[in-house]
Amino acid sequence: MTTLKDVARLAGVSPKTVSRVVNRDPMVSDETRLSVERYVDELGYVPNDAARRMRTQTSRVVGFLTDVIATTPHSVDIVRGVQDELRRGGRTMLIANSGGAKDVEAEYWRLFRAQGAAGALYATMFHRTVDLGETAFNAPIVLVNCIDLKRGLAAVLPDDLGGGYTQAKHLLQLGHRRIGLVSLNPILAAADLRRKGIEKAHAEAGVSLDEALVRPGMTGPIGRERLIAFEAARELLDRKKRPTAIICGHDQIALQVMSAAVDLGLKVPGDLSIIGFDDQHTITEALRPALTTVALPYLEMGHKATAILIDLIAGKAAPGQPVLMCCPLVERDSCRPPPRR
Amino acid sequence: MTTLKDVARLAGVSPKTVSRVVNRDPMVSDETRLSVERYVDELGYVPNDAARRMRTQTSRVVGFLTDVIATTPHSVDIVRGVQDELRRGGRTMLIANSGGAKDVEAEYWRLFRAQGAAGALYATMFHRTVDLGETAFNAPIVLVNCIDLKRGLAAVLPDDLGGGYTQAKHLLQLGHRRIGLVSLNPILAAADLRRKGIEKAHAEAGVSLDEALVRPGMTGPIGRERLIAFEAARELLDRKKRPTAIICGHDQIALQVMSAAVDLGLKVPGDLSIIGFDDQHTITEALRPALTTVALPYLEMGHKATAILIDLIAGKAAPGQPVLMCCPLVERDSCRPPPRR
DNA sequence: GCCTGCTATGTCAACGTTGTCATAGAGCGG
DNA sequence: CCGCTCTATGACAACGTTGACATAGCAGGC
Repeated sequence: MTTLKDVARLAGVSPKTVSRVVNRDPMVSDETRLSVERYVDELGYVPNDAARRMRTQTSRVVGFLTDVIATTPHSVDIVRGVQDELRRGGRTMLIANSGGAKDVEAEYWRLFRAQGAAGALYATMFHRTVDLGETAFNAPIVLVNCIDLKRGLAAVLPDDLGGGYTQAKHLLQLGHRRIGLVSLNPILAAADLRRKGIEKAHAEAGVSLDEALVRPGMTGPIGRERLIAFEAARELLDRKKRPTAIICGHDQIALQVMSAAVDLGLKVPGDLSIIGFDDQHTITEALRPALTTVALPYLEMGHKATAILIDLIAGKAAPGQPVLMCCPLVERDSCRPPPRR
Repeated sequence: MTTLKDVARLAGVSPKTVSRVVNRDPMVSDETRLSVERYVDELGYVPNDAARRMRTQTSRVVGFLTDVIATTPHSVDIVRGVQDELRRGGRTMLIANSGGAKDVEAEYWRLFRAQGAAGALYATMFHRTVDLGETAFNAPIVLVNCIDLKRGLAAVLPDDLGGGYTQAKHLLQLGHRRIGLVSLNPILAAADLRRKGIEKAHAEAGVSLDEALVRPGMTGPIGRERLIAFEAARELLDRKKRPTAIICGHDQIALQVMSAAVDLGLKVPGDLSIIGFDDQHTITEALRPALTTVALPYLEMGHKATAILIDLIAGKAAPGQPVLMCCPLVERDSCRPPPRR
């Protein structure tokens, strides 16, 4: 491996001077700088970060721990957002995924610490509360998509209440008055929040949400949930007074609802409007009609969380209130005013 | 930060002895070991990996560089596979994603080197050929989902030819004789290979693939491709002698083909069988009827590639021929024997 | 010509760990 | 009881880098 010394020997200067050049210390004459830079290139010298870290007691690496990356694939956008932001500061990310197991998590916290990570992000694949407990990790932590009630850690969350509000408001503005809801798994924190948002929009429009038109679209414990949106939608659409629009807990549920509608000979959006949640492009853009939905701002959440983490590391801020990120409406082709009778 | 010295002082032994305990050197008396272990726990001592790395000139970190994680979200399974395998060896992964830009890539190769990565994986999100050129990286590299024609690097690839064969064979065995194909973007290496597999299966069954029933389901340069499978499927299904089954380039295409079929009043699988590729669960399991497909073995590819990388790092093997991973049939509900006339 | 202040460079030690070698004591055969 | 082997432990240096401090040379003001 090429070291500072090798470069120094060739350039006929001390290692410290090479160090100065590499670290852009202005206190170097142009002549020396140019000579050193030439040899750095020639030898392909790359500073040894382990040595740097030992000497300076700082690190440009950040840990990223998740529970289950795989379950909602488009949540990789969180990862992308984090990366974008880290790259600006010349940082990198150690990534680990625990599968949700506490002991694996503990192992990774140790590992992050051993690697001297300057901070860490902890992301869950569903919006939920977590209890990190006491971790072996000693640097700042920012939560993404989850919230810790005990330790008061910094957190970045989607504004699910606002998202539900947006879904309902869009349909109400189009003129729908009998709106069904095939919701998320009730055990998810998001399910409740969105419901509140949907009710708020109804209240504002002076319409009441009919409890008979509400069904869960999935059930079961996390990791082993089952989609039952197809059956739920059938029930809603088989009613005498069927809804003219259905709000869905996410895009997969919307997919099933659309299948159920088509199966019953209904046209979307002619006979039935459907609005999803998440904006999973593989579904929303491929589906015909393309799915109107509300986007989970995962990319932005990744950005934001990382920006906060960097501030915490720099000591420029203290953990504050959880940050809510807006979930914007994405209009495509699956919603339209209700059919006239 | 707690160091070896702190533990040593408390336990009344030399730092070296603590090091022996931590590294499970058998040459320590039980008495000493127990005492030291107690203090390790008490102080929450975690060895400093940077120091270790400097002293031993080895590293337990591996780099993972990708082009665009986000485009095909379920390819995160590669990441999961890599992680599973790394964890057994107590290793971690530095992850980076270049967006396909050569200069960003070069930057990350440097960074991996600075971090002393013992090896690296380079994964692309579509099966294709790449030209890494000369990288600043000096340790073993294994390619995942791509192949380098110049440097002869180790590579792990999906067996696309076999996958195409499997798709066609399944339909042929069900009795279909007029099979349509709405294929992948023709610029992808996989498109060609699968086509060959499909033709092979036809030849074996003594059936000829009707060129008039073949359409691309997407076009455009990578990153800005457009899905045109809906229109392609319409054309095929509008023909006098329409196909009784359609092979799709991937599950999103299958989704559009299914929409097109339903739009024309055809029942799936009663009137038309559809088979996908990839096994993107968000689509295949949510769709009604659930989609029969051929799976891209991303998880297994991640495992395999990492196993190879670890062998290369250990010097136990040299880069050999690219490894092809089998793409298995996943039977669900979208295929059935053709309707009798 | 001496002191001051500035720039450019060098010397040295230390970060935390572990490989190498030294050493102290125990056990044992002759 | 001497010399040998074996076990358990310690002393020391080194890995590559950089912070603290030293120094050499030069310009400028008195």
